[in-house]
Amino acid sequence: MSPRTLEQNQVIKKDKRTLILKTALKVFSDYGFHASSVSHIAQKANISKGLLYNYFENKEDLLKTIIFDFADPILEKYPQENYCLSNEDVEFFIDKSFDFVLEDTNRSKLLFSISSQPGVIDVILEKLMEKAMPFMNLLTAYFKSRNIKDPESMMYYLFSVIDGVSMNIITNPNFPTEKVRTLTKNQFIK
Amino acid sequence: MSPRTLEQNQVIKKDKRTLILKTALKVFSDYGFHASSVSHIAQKANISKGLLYNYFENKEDLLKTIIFDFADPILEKYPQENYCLSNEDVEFFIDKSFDFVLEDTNRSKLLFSISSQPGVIDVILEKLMEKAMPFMNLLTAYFKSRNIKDPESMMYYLFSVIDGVSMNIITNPNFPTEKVRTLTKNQFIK
Amino acid sequence: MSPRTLEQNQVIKKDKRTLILKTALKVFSDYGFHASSVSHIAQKANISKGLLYNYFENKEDLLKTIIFDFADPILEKYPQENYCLSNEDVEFFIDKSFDFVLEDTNRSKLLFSISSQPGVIDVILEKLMEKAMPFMNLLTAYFKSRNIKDPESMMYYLFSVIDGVSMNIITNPNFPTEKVRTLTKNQFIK
Amino acid sequence: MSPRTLEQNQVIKKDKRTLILKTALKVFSDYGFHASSVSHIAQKANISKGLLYNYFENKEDLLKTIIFDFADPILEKYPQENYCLSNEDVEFFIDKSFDFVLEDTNRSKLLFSISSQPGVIDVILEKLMEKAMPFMNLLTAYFKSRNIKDPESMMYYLFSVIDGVSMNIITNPNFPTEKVRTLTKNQFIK
DNA sequence: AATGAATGAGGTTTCATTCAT
DNA sequence: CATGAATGAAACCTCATTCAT
Repeated sequence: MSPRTLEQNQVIKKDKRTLILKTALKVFSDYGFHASSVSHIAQKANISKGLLYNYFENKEDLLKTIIFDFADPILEKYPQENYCLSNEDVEFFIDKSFDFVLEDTNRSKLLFSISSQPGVIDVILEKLMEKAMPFMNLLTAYFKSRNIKDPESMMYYLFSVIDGVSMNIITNPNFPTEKVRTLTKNQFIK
Repeated sequence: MSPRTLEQNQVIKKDKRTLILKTALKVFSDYGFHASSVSHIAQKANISKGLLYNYFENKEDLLKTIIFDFADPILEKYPQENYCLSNEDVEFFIDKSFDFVLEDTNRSKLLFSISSQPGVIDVILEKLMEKAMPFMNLLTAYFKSRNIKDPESMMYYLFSVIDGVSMNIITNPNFPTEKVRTLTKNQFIK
Repeated sequence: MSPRTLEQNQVIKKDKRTLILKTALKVFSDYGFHASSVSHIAQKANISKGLLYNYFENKEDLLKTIIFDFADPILEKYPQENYCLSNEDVEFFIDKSFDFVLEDTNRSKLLFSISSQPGVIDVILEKLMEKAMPFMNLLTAYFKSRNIKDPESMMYYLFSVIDGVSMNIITNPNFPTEKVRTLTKNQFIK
Repeated sequence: MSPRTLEQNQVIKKDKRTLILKTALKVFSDYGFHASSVSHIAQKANISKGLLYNYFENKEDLLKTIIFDFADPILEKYPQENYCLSNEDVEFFIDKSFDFVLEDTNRSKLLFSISSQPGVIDVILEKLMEKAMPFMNLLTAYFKSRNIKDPESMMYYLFSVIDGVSMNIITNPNFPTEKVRTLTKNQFIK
């Protein structure tokens, strides 16, 4: 009956917050942002609607937090330093991209569904772009170093391939992910 | 004083129907299906909500009609006959895919946003899949005839590339579409 | 191609009017007043909605007309003259009441459903009441002449029986109408 | 600062639920099911439309609940056991029927208006019928035991009388209910 | 006399959000 | 920190009614 200590409360807070985020991510990715109701999320998380609003301003705030909180690790996969990429770096990037989708299908789904639903969260995409930009240059340089004729287009092509493959992994349970991973590496590395 | 002739009415009906479909396509692709309200569509089309319901059973019917009415031409791009694809056929397919996105960006956007918004209209995707299936087999056969080691994976890879490229064309106004088109052809043909 | 003569037009008018009334009666009695749409009626009558509004001011007017147009014959079944009813008169009244329901089930249904749906058309019921009143007095006098203890209550009782039987005839297809008709006569006629 | 206790909430919920049911019953019986809007009910109950949907799935659910929640007591009035009805039993049944209408005029009205409004909620009527059926057999047996010539018809006749009387009690404020009650008993008992 | 495209008010229902407790 | 009853704006949809032809 004694009041909780500050630390206890902070622990509770952090746990609840994480619980809500995880639950919301699952629900959003299962039903899409618009079709997911706050009630549904609260119910699945076994908390009250009111509590959810203690942690997040509103439904959109919840979405943004999910994406940014989780987005950081994605962004980390891009090496930002200013040096010439090795074949291993590029292979690592491709692997990371495949693995992210495989390991974090829900977040991937959510990202895809949001990126095609404009208006709502352009900010998010901008930020991702911003982070990706330096790496795009590195990749272009990589292709240039390999004497590819139009290195920038090749870089865009690689990004497209990764996007398309990601989409198909998410969408199609029978997609031959590992074989396509090899094909991708064969095409773009060395 | 006399009622409109049948023809007059048919003309009116066809025009209105087209107007509604075009407007809805625009609105859906701009805001996504769920975020688009019937009121909004009616307003943009300068008609009353009620009239929209004279032409379409409900919002979902409108969406289905947009996709299928307009989808038939897409589906036609897949040659369904049972013969071995030539290089020209494959080139034609790649070109068609690129051109569809370029010429019909709105519908492409809509298709992407729907395919990532689960639950809503799985029927639609199923039907599209069904149509695409025979062509997937033809493509696999094509790669086999060229002695590609794993022709089926290569086919999936090609589809992924087209998906990814389409997405990027839609999303990124600076995407070097034509150069990537060439890259794609170089990679997959002959 | 010559214009219709006045008479031709009047014939058309009368026919159409009757057609509409008959159709509306059927639809109203099948689905209830509120659940019947003007479109539905027009469709069943094979005419346009607009034409219906040439003949009747609005949906309620249509209902009123149906009831009054058709109500007159009902009202006629009550002898209004001021004399002492014979057994035959009462038998005739009972028979008329049964027959009306049997022969004109639709109208009966409509009357019942309306009389339990207040507000709409109290006028109608008032008018029916007004017409029935003198006859109620005659019936009371009849029972009095037969030395029934409480003749007025008996009169009300008879009306209740007729109402209840009518309801059951309408509602229950297995109702033993003819047997109940006999029971009724046995009970109320000397 | 602490949330309401479970009990507090249960009390609130029960009270609100009852309030809504009572209000809806009044409105339905005053205007009929179709003519009663959810808005109207919410307004009369001094709550928001939304709240009503916290308690009931939809308008029809509300109606069903009113009838069944309240209907159970009605159905209980039919002794279901398998024995021969005594005069007292039948008298009890007649009394109960009269009393129900007198004490629960609104629900009676509603039942009548629904039973004459086809299509809407046949389920309800079916269920009521189902419950009444065994008792109908008991009544038939009762009349048979009294050597009535056509006991089944007499049973139907009794039901008709009760229906008709109920209707008149509801409809006509000057109806001599008690006198008719006596007449009914005199006719059917002993 | 006749049509049916068009309107718009109003109905049912959903759901993000608030707030008393 | 936590609850969930309550709100109300806005969504989808229906339908009586009008009106140009």
